[in-house]
Amino acid sequence: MSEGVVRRSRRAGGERRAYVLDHAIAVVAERGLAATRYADVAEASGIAVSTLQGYFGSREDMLIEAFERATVVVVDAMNELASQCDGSWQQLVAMVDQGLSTPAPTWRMLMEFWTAAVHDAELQEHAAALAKQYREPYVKAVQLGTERGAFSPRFEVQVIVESLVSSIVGLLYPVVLGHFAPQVNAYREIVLAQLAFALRVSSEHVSDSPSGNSNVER
Amino acid sequence: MSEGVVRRSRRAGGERRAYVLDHAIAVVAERGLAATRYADVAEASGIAVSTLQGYFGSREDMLIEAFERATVVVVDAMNELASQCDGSWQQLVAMVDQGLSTPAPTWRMLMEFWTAAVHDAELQEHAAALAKQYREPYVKAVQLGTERGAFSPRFEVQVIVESLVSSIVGLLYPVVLGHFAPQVNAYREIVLAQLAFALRVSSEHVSDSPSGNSNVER
Amino acid sequence: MSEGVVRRSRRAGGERRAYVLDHAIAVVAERGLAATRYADVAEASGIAVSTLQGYFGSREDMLIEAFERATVVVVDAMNELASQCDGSWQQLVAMVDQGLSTPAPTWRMLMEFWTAAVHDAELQEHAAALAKQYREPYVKAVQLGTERGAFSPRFEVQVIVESLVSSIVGLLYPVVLGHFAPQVNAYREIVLAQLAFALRVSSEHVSDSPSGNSNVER
Amino acid sequence: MSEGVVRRSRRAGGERRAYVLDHAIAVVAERGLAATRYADVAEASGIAVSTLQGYFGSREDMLIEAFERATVVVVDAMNELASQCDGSWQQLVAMVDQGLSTPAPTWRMLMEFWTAAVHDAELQEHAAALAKQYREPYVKAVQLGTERGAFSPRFEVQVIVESLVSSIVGLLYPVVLGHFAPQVNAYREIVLAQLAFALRVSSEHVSDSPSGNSNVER
DNA sequence: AATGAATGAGCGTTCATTCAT
DNA sequence: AATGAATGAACGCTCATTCAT
Repeated sequence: MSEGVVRRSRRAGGERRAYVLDHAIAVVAERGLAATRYADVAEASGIAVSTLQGYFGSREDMLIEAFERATVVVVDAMNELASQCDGSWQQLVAMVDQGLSTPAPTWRMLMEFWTAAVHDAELQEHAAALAKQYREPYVKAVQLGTERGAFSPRFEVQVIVESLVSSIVGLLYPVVLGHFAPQVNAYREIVLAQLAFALRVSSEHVSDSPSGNSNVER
Repeated sequence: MSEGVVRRSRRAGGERRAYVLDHAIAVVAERGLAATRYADVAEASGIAVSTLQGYFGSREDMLIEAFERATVVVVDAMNELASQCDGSWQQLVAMVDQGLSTPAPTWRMLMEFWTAAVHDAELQEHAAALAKQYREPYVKAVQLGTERGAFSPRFEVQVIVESLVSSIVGLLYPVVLGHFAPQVNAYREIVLAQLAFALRVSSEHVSDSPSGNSNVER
Repeated sequence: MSEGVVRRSRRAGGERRAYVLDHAIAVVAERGLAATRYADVAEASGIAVSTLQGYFGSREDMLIEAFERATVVVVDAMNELASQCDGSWQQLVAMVDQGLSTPAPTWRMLMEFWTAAVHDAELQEHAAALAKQYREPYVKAVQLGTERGAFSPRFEVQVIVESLVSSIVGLLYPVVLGHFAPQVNAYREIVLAQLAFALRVSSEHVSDSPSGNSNVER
Repeated sequence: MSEGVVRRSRRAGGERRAYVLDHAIAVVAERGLAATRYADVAEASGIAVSTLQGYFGSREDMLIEAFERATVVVVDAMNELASQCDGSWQQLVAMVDQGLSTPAPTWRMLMEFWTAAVHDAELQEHAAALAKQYREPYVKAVQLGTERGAFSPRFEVQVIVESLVSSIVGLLYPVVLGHFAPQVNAYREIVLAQLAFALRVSSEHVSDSPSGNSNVER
């Protein structure tokens, strides 16, 4: 009753809202963010354009919400691993493995939004928030492991984590553009070696990773 | 998919053509590829919209040509380093340094085109060609160094180079989105350590890099 | 052109109907007729859009009914004065005073509907009916006064009344547009002088109006 | 060269511009201002919608310019009469005659814009400017006549002029709504009588108007 | 060769209306 | 009876492109 004229409830739609967003995510991954029109999402979801308008208020808001939904998955998965945080080398390895196995559609979605964020202040804030959330579990794991004596970092924690994340995200373009995709296993070894070097992992804490001790054996 | 029937001479414009392209590159870096209109390039270059169309035929062709011009610069710089190829660790360090010091506008340009390439077959070909050209000097340097006994690679050359390039390109989003930009020096150490590990650099060949021998001294 | 097939009961809503109409009138005066949407009336009245449609059937019918309600007020007030009709100069003065003191919101309402009526046959009928009803008390007063010997009209009654009403309505735009609003008193004198001239008011019937005799004294 | 992107030359179109505006004026008089779409003016003038956009920048600007063009005619005609200003009663009579013979399409145009102006600040400014320009010749004529001894005004000049203009504009709705249109001659007499009263016209200056001296003879 | 003028295709958005509850 | 949800029609506007000079 007496809602402002232009103001639509940001939560209209209920279940259909989530349904629509999943389709929006797929469309963005397929066509690119800039090329994603209401008509595309409407066609993909079978819901009228004006209904989408009613749900989200504007195209941009719809896309931002699709972005949020898409990234929540990534962050949640990371937090799940972090919840069992014990600061061990194995945990970090698991986190890296998860990052390296990010599916191509997720990479495409992230790529679209990061690229758009460069020219859009609101998206940039979202991107910054995502970056922080994504890195937090890494930071915690490194800090805990350091306190427990498993790691003797050569650099600031932030730098180590950033370099690790960059190495993971560095896979984005090879993956989405179809270059060199299959050799992820070898890439994994190198990334872990880089991490082990930066953390100066104590040898007694390294067990499962062939590359993990490879930098010690030398 | 190019080469439309009515395609104008691809060389119309002469000197002004290059002049326009440089402005087009700047506009794309500033506004994003999708948001770059004829009117923007016309305003930036001071040349009428219909003249631009006379030069390039269509907006898409103009942007593709701008992309070509922009990437040529990157590849040329890399080839210059490669021309004095001696397969030494120092050379690789110089190449990495050059990659890590890629200016933000260049990153933005590359980001725009890689992102667009995901949804455009023609751009994808260009991207693949660029990837190959960019990696070639690295491959040569590693191969030559290996032949000369400076390196004893733990992995296939291609994997090593790819991981190196990924680590460099992984800086793209932190740089263009303004996260964590300043600590490039520490990042450099880590990247070089990773490379030294992968190449198993002989200690007698390492001289100028503090990080270069840091992975040996252990 | 009204009375569509599916027309809902024109009396749905009961008391709330009148309540809504008053809000509709206010909204039209505020925003203009063309800019008045269901959503505006819904917001102003606190009643859902679809309920309004249940009451009135369509936006146009709602606005027409609001117009009817708004004009009834004007006509009723005029009839009240006319009910004590004694054909005296004083009565005409009172009617003129009432016309000149029409509040701005009423002028705005009338203006909106008259303007709309120019392009809408149904509204035009309403406007014609209103015009007739509004002028009737004037006509009666003039006729009665003439019969009783108070006036010796120089022109047809209809012409005199029309000129009088035009002089009153001529204030509409100065009032609603905010030009020259305050000097209504002087304007009143001039209008009354014009009327006295047209009616050739007998001097013995003129008493209370300073302007009434001012045209005699000369 | 290098015009701002959204900025179009407000003077594009040349002759066609005036041609379009005349059609726009006709459409507004026919359909009403709020109901006048680009498509209507395009159809009436035979010029594409996007061309109109190019000329005027926006629908609102097109309508405002049409308004200006329509009112210039009225003001110019008034100024022409005023240019031979001699402060005589005959001149004022001529000005009133011109006002009373305003053609219905002009009244419709004015009505549309005045009504719209009530809810639009920019139009309101235009309306205020028009009001001032339109009244100026009347003011000058009255002042000159007063100085020359032809008039001995009973009220402030501004009040007299306003009441005169109001009486003229009071004809608007009867004319555009088709009420009582034909009896303009009788109406003219009454208006002139009102004016003669307000100005206390010296009898020796009155010649052509039967109503002019009729208010003296009583 | 270079440009201004004209235009059509396409998109986001508004809003009255229909439908189901 | 009252309402929220869904939707199609319509409009203003942007922009790449075509045409004539």
